[in-house]
Amino acid sequence: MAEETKFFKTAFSVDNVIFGFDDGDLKVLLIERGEDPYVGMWALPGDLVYPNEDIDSSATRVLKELTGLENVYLEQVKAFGAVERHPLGRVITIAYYSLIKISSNKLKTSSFAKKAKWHSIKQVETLAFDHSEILKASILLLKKSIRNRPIGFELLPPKFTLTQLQHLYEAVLDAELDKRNFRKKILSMGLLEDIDEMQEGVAHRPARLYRFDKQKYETLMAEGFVFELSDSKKLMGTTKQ
Amino acid sequence: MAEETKFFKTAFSVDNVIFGFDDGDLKVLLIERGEDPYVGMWALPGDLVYPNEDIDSSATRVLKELTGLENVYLEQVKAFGAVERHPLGRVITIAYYSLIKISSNKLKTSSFAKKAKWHSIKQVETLAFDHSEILKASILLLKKSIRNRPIGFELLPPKFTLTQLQHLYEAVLDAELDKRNFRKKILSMGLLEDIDEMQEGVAHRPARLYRFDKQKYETLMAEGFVFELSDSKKLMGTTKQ
DNA sequence: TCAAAAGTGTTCTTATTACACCCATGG
DNA sequence: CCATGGGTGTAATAAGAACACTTTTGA
Repeated sequence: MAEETKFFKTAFSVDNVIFGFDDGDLKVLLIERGEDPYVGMWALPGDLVYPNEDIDSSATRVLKELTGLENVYLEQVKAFGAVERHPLGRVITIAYYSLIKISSNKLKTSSFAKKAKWHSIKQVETLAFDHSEILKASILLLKKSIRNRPIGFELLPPKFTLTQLQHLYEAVLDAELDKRNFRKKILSMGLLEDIDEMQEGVAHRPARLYRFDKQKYETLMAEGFVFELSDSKKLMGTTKQ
Repeated sequence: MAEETKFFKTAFSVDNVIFGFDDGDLKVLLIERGEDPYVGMWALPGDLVYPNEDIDSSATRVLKELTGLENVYLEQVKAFGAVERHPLGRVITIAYYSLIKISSNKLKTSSFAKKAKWHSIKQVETLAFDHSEILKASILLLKKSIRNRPIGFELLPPKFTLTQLQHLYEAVLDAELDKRNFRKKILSMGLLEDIDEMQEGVAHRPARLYRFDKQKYETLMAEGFVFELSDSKKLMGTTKQ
């Protein structure tokens, strides 16, 4: 700690808001702090930026150290730089958010990762540092981004049903969507490939499985196609509450 | 410089993309560098962040030192932190953009400001550091923001004509808009107050003057109103090129 | 009287919304 | 045979797009 305090005079860090989707709920991966400051509280995973490391690489590294995952959707949220945001010194942090498929992920067993746990974003208590504020900003950005870019798929397994996709959107946007309108809209974009497979072992009529066609998206993009879902105030169905 | 080089081992800075609108053109305020590195090149105005200064305050200060203006629209773009972005050391910079009314602004005469000049964004050459990249990201963000928030008014004098407003949108979005559709749309939002004054001294039929009703906007916001202009791919008229 | 920009409505087309029933499976 | 979620179409409404002529002023 004494060592670190020196280092901490002025430093940059990255903090990573790692989103996952499971059990119909949007989740965020948090770490229980094992040391002061804020010992025992939950915090976003992060680290100081190494001297010879780009900030993007730093965020990628944190994610990999924690989850073992690479080639994952990762985007900068913004920098947070209030003077007193870190009690040990002047630390400006750059927040990132990433989207991962929880199912395909076993958390690593490093000491770092051992204290990690998925939290439903509905039930996150107050976090260490200014991390509550960072989380809030990240959720807002995610809500916005998911309507303008086809990133929802990053949170689902490669093969998914339309209902899974709809529930994902509902969780992120915190609103209810109309089933028929949602399907019509999303299928009309032509980005989903019906892979002619069915769900198995469910106690109801099995659903078709789809796959996101990334190549098709890139082709359409080049032609000026714009991914867009209507505003969440009036959505594609009934607004919650 | 030797002094500064020491300081520069690792530091944070802010860079401010100051937009203005004049003569039908979107402009950005740049500074000619008087010292190495990149002496003689144009750069975004910026400064190191003081040890006891929030990053937002730092951006506000840079803006004030340069233009004398306070209470101006200012928003963070994002952080730029490639390892080799600054030749003298590791400097992570936080980019901001601000919107000012050029007309109401006489640049200050500090040595800092003496080298400042408005450049049409259509004619900006390669900038110092990674500032070309920062400018590009800022313009993209501005294009997006101007469609989702009523910030265009920040670039116009308090009283303006609908044609001025339309030209502003056309300059920012880099597209042509249909006059009738634009007016219908913007007036239907109910955010413009017709102040019953007319343009004077123009060699054609004088236009009505309007004022942006900020209070009205806040009231509507609270009721769930969403400011939104349709996507620039299909806009409110004919797309350029 | 000319040039320049202001101002104004309607029709067509497309996208969004609201809404209810039958189907396939496992237990 | 029941419970569960899968799957489907249509009509009404709202929003966006296309489009041309008259008006007012100063020079």
